[in-house]
Amino acid sequence: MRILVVEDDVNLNRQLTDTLKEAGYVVDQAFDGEEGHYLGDGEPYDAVILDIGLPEMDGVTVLEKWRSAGKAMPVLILTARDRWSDKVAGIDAGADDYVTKPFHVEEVLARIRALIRRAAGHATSEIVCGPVRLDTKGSKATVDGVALKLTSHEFRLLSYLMHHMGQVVSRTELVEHMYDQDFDRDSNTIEVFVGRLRKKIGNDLIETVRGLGYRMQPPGMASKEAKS
Amino acid sequence: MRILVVEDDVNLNRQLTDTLKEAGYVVDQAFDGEEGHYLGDGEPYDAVILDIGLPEMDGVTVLEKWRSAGKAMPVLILTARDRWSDKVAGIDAGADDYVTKPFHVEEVLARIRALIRRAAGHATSEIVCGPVRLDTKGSKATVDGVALKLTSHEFRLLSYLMHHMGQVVSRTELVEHMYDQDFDRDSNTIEVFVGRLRKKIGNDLIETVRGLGYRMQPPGMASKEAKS
DNA sequence: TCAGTTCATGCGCATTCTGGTGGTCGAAGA
DNA sequence: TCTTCGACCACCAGAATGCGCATGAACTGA
Repeated sequence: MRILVVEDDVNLNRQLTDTLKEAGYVVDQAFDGEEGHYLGDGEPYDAVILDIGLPEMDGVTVLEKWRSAGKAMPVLILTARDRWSDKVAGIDAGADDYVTKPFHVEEVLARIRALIRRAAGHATSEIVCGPVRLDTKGSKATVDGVALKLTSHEFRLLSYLMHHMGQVVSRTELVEHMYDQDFDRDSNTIEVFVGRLRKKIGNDLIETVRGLGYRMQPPGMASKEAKS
Repeated sequence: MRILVVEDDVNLNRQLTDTLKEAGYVVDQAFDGEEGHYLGDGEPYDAVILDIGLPEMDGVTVLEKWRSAGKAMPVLILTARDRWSDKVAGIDAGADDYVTKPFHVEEVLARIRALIRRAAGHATSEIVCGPVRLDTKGSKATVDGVALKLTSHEFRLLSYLMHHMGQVVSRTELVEHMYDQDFDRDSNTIEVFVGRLRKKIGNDLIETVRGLGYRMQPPGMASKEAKS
């Protein structure tokens, strides 16, 4: 984990840096707005501690520049206690958190930990199988980057297969997970949907295991048995 | 966006609630820890304002119970100025933010806005989707730069959809976040509002995903039928 | 009254289901 | 090894279902 500290007060900067390093982080330092902006723009940080009152370039400006350039790393801003409007400005500029001076260093540490933990939670929930990508959060799927148009049952089927990649999934298992309770087991709906899915994502991905069910696997990893 | 306020001071609670409602949020109130815990456990909130000093059940305890039950909504805690150890305890219990009493209500509002948009993964106070811009700070929206005239429910709908851009949002989810507690789920109100919104912002932006719900996306990213 | 919201109705059509037909696979016997 | 047979599976196309939308009337609170 790499952290940037932008703070013009040399003592405070060192104090923060030392504490963070002690906690196991890698830390870069900047002592004015311009330097801070340059570093934050070019290097990949997991979090930034940014003082609002800075020489050369104001903290809020730095933050705005980062955000409008698409930088999304979590930023913790430091403000003076009596400048509560600074906080509001900072937050609206895209700060993820703030601490008012004077502060306890442990508190900053706790908040940085929280920020990093939270940022990790935003990792997109995607499952990939060969050319197929499933975005479980957005209920979307793509093949070779092209968005697929799937009906809700088709999507549920694909989703279940991809969540159990490499495993053989029986028809009854699929039925039970795609439908609520009572469903006429003597129908070939599953086969129909498998057929439709194959038509959309390509035939190679869903393998049928005769007598048992279906298995989804990236092509190339297909079971190469009895090829002799 | 639906918010829970847990605060035993009746005046403060009402003050917060009024301000939030004015800003367009749906607000539920609780006046002690037990009631707060019960509501937060059962209803889906987009954010919670939680006082630490509460009768019946301590704020930190409430928060811990929620977190260990898997509730992940952003929580803003209110602490007394001189009790900085409370803050650390609250943060360690899983609070996303804190404000010390006494505070400016605007500050709480700004932080709630920040929490909600951050939970949705947005860095700035403005969310853009194609020609539509949502200004979470001013509770306004524009299409191609022209201000939209939206009723409060229309705005809430648009806001929720834009905060969850790219994701499929179900009808029940929308109902739960646009209304407080009791609402007849068996009606087509949501569909009516979606229809009205589409009329105002254009048909292309809100895609309906049959059987699942609605998804807001910039045009051009719309799903294209895969060639069979 | 009027703007905003909710409810009820009917239509159009995407989606899903069904039954039938023909194809494929694999085991067993010659 | 080749053939045969039964079980299993893929595909098709028509039928049925029920979802989503538009519309307008009823309702409600400023």
